[in-house]
Parts: sequence; C-alpha cells; structure tokens
Amino acid sequence: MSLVTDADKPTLYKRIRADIEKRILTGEWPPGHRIPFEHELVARYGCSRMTVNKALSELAQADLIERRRRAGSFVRRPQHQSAVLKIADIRAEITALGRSYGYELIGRKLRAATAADRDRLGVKKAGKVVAITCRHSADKVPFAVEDRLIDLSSVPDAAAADFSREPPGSWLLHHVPWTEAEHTISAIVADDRTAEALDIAVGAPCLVIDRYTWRSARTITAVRLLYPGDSHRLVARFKGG
Amino acid sequence: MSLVTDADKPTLYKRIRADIEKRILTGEWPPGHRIPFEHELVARYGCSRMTVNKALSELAQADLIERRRRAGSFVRRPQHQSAVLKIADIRAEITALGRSYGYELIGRKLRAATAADRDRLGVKKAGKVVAITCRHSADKVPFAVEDRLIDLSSVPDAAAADFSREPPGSWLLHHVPWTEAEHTISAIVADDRTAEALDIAVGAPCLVIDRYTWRSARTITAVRLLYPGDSHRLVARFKGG
DNA sequence: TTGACTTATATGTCTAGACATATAATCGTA
DNA sequence: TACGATTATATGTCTAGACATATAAGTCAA
Repeated sequence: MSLVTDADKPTLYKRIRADIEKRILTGEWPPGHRIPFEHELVARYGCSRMTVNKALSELAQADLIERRRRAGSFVRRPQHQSAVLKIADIRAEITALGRSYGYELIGRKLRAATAADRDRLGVKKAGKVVAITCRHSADKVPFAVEDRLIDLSSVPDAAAADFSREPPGSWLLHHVPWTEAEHTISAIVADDRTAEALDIAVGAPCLVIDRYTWRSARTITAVRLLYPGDSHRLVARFKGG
Repeated sequence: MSLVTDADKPTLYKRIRADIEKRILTGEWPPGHRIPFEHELVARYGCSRMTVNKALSELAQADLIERRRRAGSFVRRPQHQSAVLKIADIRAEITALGRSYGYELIGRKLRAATAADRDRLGVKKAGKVVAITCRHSADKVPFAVEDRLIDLSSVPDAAAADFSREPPGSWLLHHVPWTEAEHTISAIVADDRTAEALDIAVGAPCLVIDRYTWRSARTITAVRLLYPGDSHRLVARFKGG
C-alpha cells in the first residue's frame, strides 16, 4: 500500500540522472538546451567526474540527451513520436499467451530471383532465393500466415534448411545475426487466398506486417505477415521522458 | 563504395560489448546462459574491471542481459525484437511529407463520465470527461479521424480549451507531460460513419491505433485514430546489435 | 571575406585501486 | 530434515587521477 516512502536514498549517480531527467520532463530544460558541463555537475554534487559521466552516459544511451565533444550535452527532441514496439517471435508470442503453438509449411521453393523478387528484396541482382509460405496457429486456430523470401547470396545455408518443422523466422534468428530491420504496418482486406489460409471471411480486415532485415547493408530476408485484424493486436508500450 | 574497411578499431569496451552481443544474437549464448564473470573478462581482455563493467552495464541497460549480485550476468529471456516505432504527431507527420495540414473539429462534448467512458479510460470513478471527434487531412484529403476522451480529473484545463483550431493532441502535448503510454494497433473494415469521415468505401480496410496515455498511474487520455489502411503506413525501424 | 592553421576545451576512454551490498552456498543447530 | 546464522563472492558504486580526440572558436594570411 505504501505511498513510495523512498526510505532508502538512491545512489548518487542515479540521483544526478533523476534530477536531470526531471528537469527535462517538466520542460524546465527544453529540447536543445545545454545541460551543465560535467565539471559543473562535479562541483554541484561534490563527486568525481566518473560519477556524473555515468549519469550522463545513461541519459545519452536512453536518447534523452545528445553529447557533443567540446560543445557539451544537449536535451534531445522529445521522443513522443517513437515507441518501443515489441514484435515477438510468433512462437514466443503464442506460448506467452498460454496457447499451444502450431506450425505448418505450406510451400517452399528454391528459384532464381525473378524481377519481382529482386524488387521485393531491394537488391539489383540476386542469384537464388528461397520463397516460403507457412502458417502459424494457436490452439489449432490459424494465427498468422507468413510469406517470406530469403536471399541465398546473403544466407547460403538457407538453401539446405528444411523448413518443414522449424519456422524460417526461428531458423534465421539462430543462424544469421541481423543488424538492421524495418517494419511497415498496414491494413488490407482478405482476398480469397488469405481468407482460406486464415479461415476467415473474404473481405475481413487483416493486419499486415512487412519486415525487411539487413545485415550491414546486405538484405537477408523480406517477410509479410498477415494476421486477422480483429483478433490480433500489436502493443507498443513506452515510457515518456 | 567501401566495403566496411573497419580501418579504425572501436574502443575496447565497445569491442567487448559487441563480442558479447554477437554471441547472444547468434544464439551461441542462449537465454539464461551465464556470461563470463567480470574478473574472467578482465583476464581475457587484459583490461581493468571498470572497462568490462561499462560494457556489461550498457548491455544491461539495453535489456540484453540481466545482472544478479553474487550470481553473475545472464542472457535475458525475451528474445523478442524491439523496434522503434515512429508514431508522429499527425501534423508533423503530414508536414514532413511536404503536404498541407488541415484540421477540422467534428464534435466536442463535455459530460459526466458514462460507464463506457470509465471503461475506456480504465478508471473506476471519474468525474467529467471531454469527448472530441475530429479529422486531420493532408492536401484537403482526409488523412485520419480521431476519437478522443480526456479525463478532466487529470487534466482540468482541458475543460476550458477550445479545440476548434488546435488539435487536442497538440494541446495536450503542450500542456500535460505524460510519463507512460500504450499503443495498440489493429485493423478493421470501415463502417458507414468511418467511411464517410475518411471518404473511402464502406468495407475498405482501416488501420486503427488506440493510444492510452498516463501520467504516473493517472489516465490522461484515450484516443482512437483511424487511417485508411491502404494509404497509410507505419514504419518501424530498428537496429540490431 | 574567405580559407587554412592553431588552440582551448568538453567529452571519451581507461586505470588501479576502494568499500558497499545483496545473495548463493555453506555450515551448524534444533 | 528443516531452518537459521555465517561466509564467500560477484556485482554496484565511487575516486582521483591520466591521456586521447573531436571540434568550437579564435588567429592569421591570402
């Protein structure tokens, strides 16, 4: 029940960090404002430079401030435009809900990249690709259909991989470290094929996630996930600051 | 053109961090795995403890590992990827696209909270609320419709605010600092009312964003944004490693 | 005025210590 | 066997220095 008694005072660097955070949050130090230099904070708090440095480094890692050599540290533009969107691995997502996970490979083709494939992967010339279509289900009910393209010139091992039991997402996660990715979220209505795969009505809303994954400027994979729009929800939670 | 020549080697603590990160991302060190103790890393890299501590602290701040006193540091379970989802202020979003922003208030009501209102705001008892419906447009074309509820017990000033010119989102942004928010993304098909407001066909797909904003456990506002599903795209980009 | 050079300075990284603290593991006792 | 006290240890925090490095700002010449 206790109303944050705050009996134990936090450590010094955390207090420094909290002090600065509060000033930023309340707008006392607006975006662009230069916060005191390390040596000034050292004087104010009567501690060593490493202590204030730790506080400022964490604020920088949290994207609350930006640090520039010789110039100082500055309050960054508010992040109210960005949220941390947790997009779990589908299997983890389903098991986390306490439901049984089911996976079914619908199709797998190894082929020379077509023009459409190259376009989708965002590469000019590609050798071979693997195209996979599969379905994820929760408690035997279709949860999402996946339509994926893997660039074999980036992930040669994928040619030998059999995706009949392991979903390509999990396989890739364990075989290829990604460095960058982009998600695009949109909505469509189900066409015949989608409706059948998801066991929903034609014309029902679907949430679409297109994900592209790179590894240092090399495209690894492009995947489109279709979820029944009324059943699935993407939750993005974030803390302001 | 240069193929990542990597001429300048990163600093030591960054190398340590990257080494560990790579092992985690490749699955070599799966969730739950205990990573080497600080003193072991000190021995391996031939540096001081503060250097490996900085690397591990950053990994902990990034939620990649969990540190437990006396026990060690462990790879964290949630293998889910987190992406920075940019959900811009709609005006900023539209002007960023180089299009002219238009705003139109459709309705504004001040009323005692109904049961539905309380449910939507997630509060047990609420005094009054403001319910606002408005439309955002880009180049005179409907871009999104907004349906918002503001809890006046949290934001009393909103009772006096006239939202005929300024969108409630901007107003709140400038008057109330939030501390936490949650977005839920889903898809629906347009009903008659929505179709008319967005000037799209009935049955066309719509992307829905439900956003709840709190300020230290106090609900501030609940808003539902409806975008034409085929025209709007939410882009979430994130860097791995 | 412009461009090249120099300098001052704030941050970036690192060290070799120190003491604090939570807790896993051990030991001893009921 | 179960439980309580003790101990060992890995992390948490902090210091008072050091040198590196990017760069804003000032200086000077063309």
